Amino acid sequence: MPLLKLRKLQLSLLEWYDSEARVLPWRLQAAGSRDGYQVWLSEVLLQQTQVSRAILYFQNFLEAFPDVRALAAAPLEDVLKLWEGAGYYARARSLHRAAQIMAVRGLPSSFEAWLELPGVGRYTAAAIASLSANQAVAAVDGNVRRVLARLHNNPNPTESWLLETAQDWLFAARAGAWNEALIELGAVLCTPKKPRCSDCPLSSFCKANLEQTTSRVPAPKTRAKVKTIQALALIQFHADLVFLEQRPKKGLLGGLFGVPLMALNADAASTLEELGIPDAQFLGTVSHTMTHRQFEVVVYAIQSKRSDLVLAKNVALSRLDQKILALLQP
DNA sequence: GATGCGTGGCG
DNA sequence: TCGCCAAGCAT
Repeated sequence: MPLLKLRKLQLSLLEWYDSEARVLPWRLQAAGSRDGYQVWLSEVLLQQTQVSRAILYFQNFLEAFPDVRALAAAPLEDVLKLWEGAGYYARARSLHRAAQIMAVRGLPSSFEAWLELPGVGRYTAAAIASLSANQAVAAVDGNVRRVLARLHNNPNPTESWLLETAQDWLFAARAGAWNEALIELGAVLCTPKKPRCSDCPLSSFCKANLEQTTSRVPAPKTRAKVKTIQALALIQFHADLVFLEQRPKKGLLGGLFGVPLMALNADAASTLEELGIPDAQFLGTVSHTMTHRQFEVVVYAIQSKRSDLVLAKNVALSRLDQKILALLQP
């Protein structure tokens, strides 16, 4: 694109952003000079998470942990408890580890340095460096990908094409504002379905709009099929205490505590027979859907006098475990 | 480069 | 209803 035309496009977008951008809790300071801790926290929360939900968690975290030292000093269990229900729980563990690194070394002051922290990838590092220090590095997320793909009418943008294009187009003097403006445009107007091109400040520059291909650009990604998982949950309880085991660090709900689950290959009765607890009480069934998993869980309960029972409400639990435990007290 | 990882909103 | 989607990262 000719330089003069690119300048026009940039100013059109920045003007729109300056007047129309939403006010969000992490946007109270000017883009480019924001508090690094708050930018980092918000960006991690926003990874694959909707803005409306990130807002709640952001406010709770900021209240509980006003700065990185407070977050670093907290027990991991407290961080996970505050993260409860937000999903992708590895983010919470990375957040805590990164906070401990920063409590010692201080906050990173460049894209490259942010990139070293756990849970901070290329997008997040670029977003933080540009929004907190105005570093001239392009942040490419799903919104920017969609906006750039449509502007160029490129249905299948590769990662390298996106990075080059985004960096070429970056308005360096206001890097933070520019990145946030592209993201905002993708989130508010240039949406996956039914983009509002008539309100878009870039519509006259946009090839997909001019050629009426926005519904096909970018091409939808193929997704893995949803897998159904049949499982048996066994609640071992005494009064209002239950036994919770820690799930393997790697897999589903890794590292979280939860009700013991076992794959259900045969029928529940014979499985309980094998476990030596044929008298366990049937409580009901739980259905729970994740992006690629459909859980069907039959829930049984049995009295237990083991000494390691805990109060479930004090532990960070997944939604699946919350549903399972809800059957205990109807 | 492909997978796996949660949850809730939306049409 | 149900499939798609949301400010990605780690492996």
